[in-house]
Amino acid sequence: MAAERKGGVTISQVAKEAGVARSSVSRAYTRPDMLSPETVERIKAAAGRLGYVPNHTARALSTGRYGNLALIVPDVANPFFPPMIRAAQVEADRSDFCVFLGNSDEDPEKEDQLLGRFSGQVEGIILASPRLSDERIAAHALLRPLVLINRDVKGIPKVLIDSGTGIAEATQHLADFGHRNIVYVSGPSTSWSNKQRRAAVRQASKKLGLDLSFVSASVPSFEAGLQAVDAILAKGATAAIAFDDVTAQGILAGLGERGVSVPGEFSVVGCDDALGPLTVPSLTTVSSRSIEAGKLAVSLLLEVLGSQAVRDASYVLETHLIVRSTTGPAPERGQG
Amino acid sequence: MAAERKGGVTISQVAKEAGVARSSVSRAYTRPDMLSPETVERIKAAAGRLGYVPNHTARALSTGRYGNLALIVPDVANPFFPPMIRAAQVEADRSDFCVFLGNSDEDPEKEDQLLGRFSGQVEGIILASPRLSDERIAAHALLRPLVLINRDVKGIPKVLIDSGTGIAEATQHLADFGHRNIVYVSGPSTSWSNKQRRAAVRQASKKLGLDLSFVSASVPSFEAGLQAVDAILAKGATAAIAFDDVTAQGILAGLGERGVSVPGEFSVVGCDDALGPLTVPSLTTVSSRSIEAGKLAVSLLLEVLGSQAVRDASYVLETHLIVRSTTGPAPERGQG
DNA sequence: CTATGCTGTGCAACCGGTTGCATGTCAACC
DNA sequence: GGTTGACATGCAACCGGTTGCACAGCATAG
Repeated sequence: MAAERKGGVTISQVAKEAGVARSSVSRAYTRPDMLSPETVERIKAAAGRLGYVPNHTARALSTGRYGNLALIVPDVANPFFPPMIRAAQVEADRSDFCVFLGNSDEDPEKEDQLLGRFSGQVEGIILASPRLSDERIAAHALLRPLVLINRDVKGIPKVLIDSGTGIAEATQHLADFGHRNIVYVSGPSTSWSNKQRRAAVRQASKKLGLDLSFVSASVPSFEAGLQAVDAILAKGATAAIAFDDVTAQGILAGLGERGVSVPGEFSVVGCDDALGPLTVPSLTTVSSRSIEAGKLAVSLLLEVLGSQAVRDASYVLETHLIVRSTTGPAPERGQG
Repeated sequence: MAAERKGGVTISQVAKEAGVARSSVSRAYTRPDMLSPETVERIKAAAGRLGYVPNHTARALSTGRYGNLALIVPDVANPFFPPMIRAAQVEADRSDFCVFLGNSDEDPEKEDQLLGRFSGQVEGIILASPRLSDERIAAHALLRPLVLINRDVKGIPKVLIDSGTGIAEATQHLADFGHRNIVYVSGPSTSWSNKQRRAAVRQASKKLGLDLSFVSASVPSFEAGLQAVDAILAKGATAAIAFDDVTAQGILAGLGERGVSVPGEFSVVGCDDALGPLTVPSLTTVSSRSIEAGKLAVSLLLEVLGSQAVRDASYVLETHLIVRSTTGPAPERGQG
């Protein structure tokens, strides 16, 4: 039991112990079919005696196969991401990959930094809802296999959650309830999802003849939603569709503070189904499919790594409205 | 702009471009003081021109300093952890460390596996709320610097969130409201936090002369809380303290289904303040300080790495009751 | 004018594996 | 019985950096 050596046992030590060359020790692990069974046996025995464990890092250096991948998200604590992270994690695990997690704090520069720091030790990177410019993303994609989630850059494999379908359903839902004047509370201007949702609500409103205004909550957070309430009410709307559930919760809290009842006097729709039915009243929202997105992104990345051919693959996940308890008939009041 | 090279730019290419030796390029980054300012300048310029980024893995191999650490949690998607993960992430970032994230799925064996997989490429590991046995933890701690969060194993540095103080306050709070019969809905049996909370509620109940019973929700989840409701009501209690906020939300939902009003007929206290004031009615809970714990664990780990001396350091973070809207006076009814 | 001491840079070994190629051995084949 | 080829193993270069040591150039001291 010589495992007490500080720095770990190396193949050289095992080679000496077993009376073979270093290369044979290496092969005993990577290509045992190349060696005679007895030699393999002898080497493994020696390795066991010394407590040898192959060095992941050294192996990575010479093979270029790191067995690692990185996942970069804007905000780990935003409830939209944890289920996605978890799914990615689990999927990577199934192929013996380790996952680096990066948190960009919604900051493009930090995202760029993280990309650089990771790129030396991973085989591929998944960028979720990046805030970075298309050019920078394309530049990084040249260096390493890259898969995007919720961002559409030409030539780069991606998984898109199409919240447009769900948002359209939500708009229809509000129209059915008799709402004529609604507000979209938008998220980060650099967010692909935000652009998509904004476009979807605009298009649906136009088609349905609704009166639509915009209020901006540049960072999606509870506070931002809270602070948007005055602006929302000033528009004279009777319903709001929020960029995401966290913002929606902030709006609900703000409405509560001002004594506006939901859904009696005002209806609210979130997006991403990040909180599930946890809240009371439970939030009407658009499904997110973030779990599938995380899982899919990893398997897509691994596929790209397997076949050199970097196919420009796109997966699109459609979403739907989940009706819960924060939407109801428009209040009776004169409306022009 | 020669960055189109596939495999990344190496120190040799930069050396040639700048007309110096490889070692000088290396030193330009690691010990610029050893070189003349002009040489450093020239090298950095060449590096910039080529788009050179130092290879983390190669560096790690020759220095033994990996610049990575691993954080293993039982469930990324449990809202208690994301803020902690984020804080750890940010703190590690400040020292140029990359973070591996592991998700054990509440499974001790998976935890063991992850520990093994990471250990070859990180300098240290943080284990949050581990489900692993003391022996295995101690064994891993011999191989790599290890810091624990919410687990107390002798001789290993740790950060403990003492929810006992907050739980005691919660019990007192319920007693003040006239509750005489309460339930503690417990979490995973292998969880240190659960043991601690259980002990705290028991001790406080005894001191206050309350009637206490236990209901078990072995995995902390919304569903587990939901399913615990019948058992809770069967005990004839008028208030429950749940292992965590997610479980508490499940209990609230279950009570709602059964037409039991909160806090009118029943009071509920959560633990961890994982949801903040987001919910309606907002949950009375115990503060968690998970952000500080994450940050502290990383700085503690880095400190251990810095000084070889593996001090048996313990940080204890006290918690307090946060009174919101799910607790109120005990309902008027005969009680013995 | 030589001895002494810096300073700035290059050489080459090393970290711990992997892998293409060469070599040696032995059995099968013509 | 000599040639052929398959098989098992070793040699040495390589992955991309780091670092101890040698050495050249120059200024200062004696």
